[in-house]
Amino acid sequence: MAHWLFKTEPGEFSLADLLAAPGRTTCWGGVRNYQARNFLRDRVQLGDPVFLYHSSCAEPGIVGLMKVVRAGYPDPSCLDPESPYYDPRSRPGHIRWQAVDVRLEARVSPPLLLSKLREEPLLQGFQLLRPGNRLSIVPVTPEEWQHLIRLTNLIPP
DNA sequence: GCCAACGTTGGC
DNA sequence: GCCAACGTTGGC
Repeated sequence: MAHWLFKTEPGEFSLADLLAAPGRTTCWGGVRNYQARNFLRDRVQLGDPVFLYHSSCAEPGIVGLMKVVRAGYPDPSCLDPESPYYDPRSRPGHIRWQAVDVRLEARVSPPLLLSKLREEPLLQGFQLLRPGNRLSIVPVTPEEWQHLIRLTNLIPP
């Protein structure tokens, strides 16, 4: 089992949107970066736990705990001309990008803010905190995960 | 709005 | 294959 952190801009898709989704489950698609795509295709497995992270907002931080309920599959938004994630280079049977399905398991309340994460000596190597980190699918080591879990207050969705 | 740190594109 | 120009991310 691997552990992950998925970033989203709350203006695009937020914890509130996931809470409102049927079964609190959503397709996690629209990832258009090859390294992140390879994680979704090769490394993210059914049952993996995932932190939900709000980025590019007033208070960036971890706001939820999710679980992978469907492993990698071709991202349907690639073929949808109406979607902002439409990929003109994809064709049926030749879809370039991957999606997974995730379900919200718990909220993190209060959110575990980025400013708090930066104060943690044990999270020195955490990829999320690296300057210039732009990956939206971030791997979390077991040690980092254990520490992060201790810093969260989880409440039912 | 600024800027650092990338990733991508495209000419050669 | 190289690399300059450009675009994007994301914190501040």
